[in-house]
Amino acid sequence: MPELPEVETVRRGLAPVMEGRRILNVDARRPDLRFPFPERFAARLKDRTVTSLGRRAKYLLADLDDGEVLVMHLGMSGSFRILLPEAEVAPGAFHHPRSKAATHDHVEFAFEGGATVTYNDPRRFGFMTLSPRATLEAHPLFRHVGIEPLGNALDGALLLRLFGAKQTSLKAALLDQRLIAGLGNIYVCEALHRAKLSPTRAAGTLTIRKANLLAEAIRTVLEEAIAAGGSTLRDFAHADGALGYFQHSFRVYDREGEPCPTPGCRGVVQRIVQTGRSTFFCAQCQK
DNA sequence: AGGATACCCTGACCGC
DNA sequence: TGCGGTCAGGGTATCC
Repeated sequence: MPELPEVETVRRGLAPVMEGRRILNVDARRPDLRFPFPERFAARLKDRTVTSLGRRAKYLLADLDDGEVLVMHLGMSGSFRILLPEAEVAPGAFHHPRSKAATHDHVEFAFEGGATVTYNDPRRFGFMTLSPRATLEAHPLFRHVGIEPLGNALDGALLLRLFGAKQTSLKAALLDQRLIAGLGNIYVCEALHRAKLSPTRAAGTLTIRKANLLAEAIRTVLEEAIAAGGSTLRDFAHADGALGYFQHSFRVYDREGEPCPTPGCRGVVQRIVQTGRSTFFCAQCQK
């Protein structure tokens, strides 16, 4: 489900409920998600105040007032939903669509003031852990994480440097979180189409001109997706239950057989498999 | 180095 | 209605 724009959308939804609020109780309803919860998980969170809710790559980072960080990854199917205290006074009046899957509600955070934040994850590829903020960058999860694509650092020159003389495909290089962090299968396909670059082209063959176009395409597709509240495939919803709508703006992703949307292009979107994942592109205009 | 594959897990969808 | 196969937004390990 979540690539960078979806995680950022979730962060923006959760921040008003979590920031500055004390955690009254944490209920982890199973011993693990993808990995076991850390030692004394609930006890270490209880009575802590979330000082800020941030994001690094596809990770949510809740900084706590004791110097620890609650690190959360949504995997493929993780989501949060918020229950505000007002909703509780009218039981039955409002049923969040996702509440049907209550069997996959794995963690519940109760906050001072009455708000509840529930983590739901059918496939359990997500995970949560705790790490001291001071050593977060050295944590195995973050040690090799690459640059933020929306930071000021990303431009054509940096792409050329990251890609070097790599013979691996542009698709694989852009999915490599050690180089650029936060892109996933959808937005890589979309950025390559916008930059008119073939996903099969060797990453090390970019000219500075094409690299600049690609950097710009990455930036704009992510910014547009965030502005649209992310993409809703299957069941992605914001923490407040709203749906993202960027999926309507996909130019190639999941559009096999449709005409290429590039003005004047007579090509057809095709699907191939690269490193085990579907790639959608137009061989006519992406070179 | 990097590609292909398997795996973690559940659910949706499709053809029969 | 049921059943089996396939696929899914992520990430890691292992083998060639």
